Amino acid sequence: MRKPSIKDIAAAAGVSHSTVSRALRNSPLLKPETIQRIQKIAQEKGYTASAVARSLVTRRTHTIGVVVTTIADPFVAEVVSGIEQTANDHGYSVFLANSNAEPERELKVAQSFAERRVDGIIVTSSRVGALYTPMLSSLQIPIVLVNNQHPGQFVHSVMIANFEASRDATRHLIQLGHTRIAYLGDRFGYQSDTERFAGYREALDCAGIPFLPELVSHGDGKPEGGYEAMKKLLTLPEPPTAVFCYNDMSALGALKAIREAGLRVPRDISLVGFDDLFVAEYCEPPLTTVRQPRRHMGRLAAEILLKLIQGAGAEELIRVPGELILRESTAPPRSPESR
Amino acid sequence: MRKPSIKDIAAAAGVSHSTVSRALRNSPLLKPETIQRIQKIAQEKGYTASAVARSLVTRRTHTIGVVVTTIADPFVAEVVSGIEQTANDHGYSVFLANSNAEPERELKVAQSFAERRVDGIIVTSSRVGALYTPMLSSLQIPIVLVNNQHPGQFVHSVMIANFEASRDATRHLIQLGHTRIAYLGDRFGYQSDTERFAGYREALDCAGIPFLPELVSHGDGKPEGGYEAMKKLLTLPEPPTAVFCYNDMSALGALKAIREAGLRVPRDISLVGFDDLFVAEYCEPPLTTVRQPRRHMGRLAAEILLKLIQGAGAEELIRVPGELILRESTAPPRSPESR
DNA sequence: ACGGTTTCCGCAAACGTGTCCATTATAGGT
DNA sequence: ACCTATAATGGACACGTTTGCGGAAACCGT
Repeated sequence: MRKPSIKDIAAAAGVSHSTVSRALRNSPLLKPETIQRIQKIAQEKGYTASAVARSLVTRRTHTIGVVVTTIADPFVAEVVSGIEQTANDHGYSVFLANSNAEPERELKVAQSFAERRVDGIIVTSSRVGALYTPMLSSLQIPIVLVNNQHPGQFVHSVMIANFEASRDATRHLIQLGHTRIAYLGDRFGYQSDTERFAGYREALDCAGIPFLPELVSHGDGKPEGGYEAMKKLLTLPEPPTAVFCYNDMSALGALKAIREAGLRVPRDISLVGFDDLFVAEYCEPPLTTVRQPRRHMGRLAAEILLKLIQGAGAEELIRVPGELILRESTAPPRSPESR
Repeated sequence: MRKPSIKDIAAAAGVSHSTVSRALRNSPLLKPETIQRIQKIAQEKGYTASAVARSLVTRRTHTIGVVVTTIADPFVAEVVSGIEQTANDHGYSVFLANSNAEPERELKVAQSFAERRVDGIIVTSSRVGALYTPMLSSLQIPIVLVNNQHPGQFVHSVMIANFEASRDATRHLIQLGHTRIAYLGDRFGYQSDTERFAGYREALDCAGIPFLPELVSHGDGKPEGGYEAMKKLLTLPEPPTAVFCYNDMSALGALKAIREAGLRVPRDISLVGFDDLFVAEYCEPPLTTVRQPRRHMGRLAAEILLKLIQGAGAEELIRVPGELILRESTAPPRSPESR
């Protein structure tokens, strides 16, 4: 049989459905004893309000749409975890949608979110395509981006402070005595890569170390790409003594390449990653890396979005500082005097 | 200004709103040219149907609720990815909710799903508490469990074939020549642990290897616990020459403990994990492990749920076979003749 | 030309809730 | 006792859609 509606319990209580509606929302217009009585009946009948009917009249669904390239990315998953947590704390539910970076699917997602009348949208670290962005912004719905990969198309976003973090990471290598420091980047030209590369350059410049283009190699942000890129660096007549990687995934691949070349980390080559994924702590050797406060970033994004939904203003861009986590993949170069 | 409704475009087209409704659903009751005309107008006005209004009358929300302990678990994330994919392919959206295994939050989630009138629910590998299950089942909504940790409370579930998989994994160690094989389990008494342990026992029995209780140690399913459990095994007067771990996370901790003891994998001790998480491939040495087709399991769960929603019957329990992935953490024991 | 189909479309009710406005009961003041 | 201010409740409409039913127009066969 049907779930009981407000009318059913109105009949049972011998009042009008408006009264029931008010009672359930603890309206001060009602006599406290009436409220008590009605709520008790509702309880007994196992009444649960219909969010869909409510949304229809209030024009608020109390849902937010979260679109990610794939939730099976540890970075993304934790961000989403943070988002979901604060959303839930504020009575919002989240729709999760994977785009898989497929234009066709992205369209479907946008369409779906529009139809479901989500109150806001969060896009995390996705390679939002040109096709995608106008689609989303035409929805007239607040949008917040996390680690946006393309610069400046949306107003609100939270990002890691790439520049400062990678500058510090590179500086760490310099302080250890390294001068031949390579940058193992990402070839897709993301904003994060650009910024991290800039931080690397900055640290070099500050230390008066000349930048050598041959010490830059590009992977695909995944172990496979990092592996290939590292192999390239190893073929140099004078390979680097330290490598700063765009992310941990790349570093993992690099690690493999180094091992296969019969060299050891950090004895022969120091390695620094970025992200502080779970693996960083448990690979061999444990990886020195830049931690991104992923969950916190998710929370921030959700908070901003909720503010926007309330109609309040919010920060346009929040830069979250990264944290350099020192582990065992970095050490002074083997023989600094040999150069 | 407001989003255009069916009435707005009815006015623009000079027809009734019912006609518009039918036109948008390509009803055969309408003249094709009328349909064309109306759809064109709808297009121009940027009309998108309101799923919430539709749900109110059709009594179907085309949403499913997915509850997980935490999405920041690589296993869970991939299952969810599979769920989301097939759900989306069938026009369903997914609500994602983390329970964090907190009873309070679990209640909120169940409440939320009930209010939102989800058409079905999937619970993945969560430690569904006693508090939780009646709450969910009282919703009178189809439920499917993935890797259910408690036996037999719900009707429909998809699980990995723990018994067969761990029997095969253990058999692999036996075939390499090991006889002192330890089981590094999970102390929380989950069904998966019980089943995997049973598979381990079975392989031993079949090979005529006596079961030694001192070769069983329990972790917490995470690296920390695996680390401790392995240390305990290493203190034995005669440590095992091979260890079958409840999961990859535990194996990672065990690996660390073995390294710290100055031993090497697989030279001194062979190690087998379970799950085939991403790290298994990229740790040192790469881990021999049992692969769970996580995404596929998610897809299966979604398919079953959709069938149930359609009112069709569905398999009560699907057992998905695991696959033993041979990498470099297993080898023959160092000196089989020394025993 | 006429009754009977068929085709096409509008009317109205329904889904479950929120809320403005009107109405009635209660209390408060003289 | 009467008028008024206040408290408590009900009536009615709205939100945006789907859908059964009935009516009008067009078509068909004789």
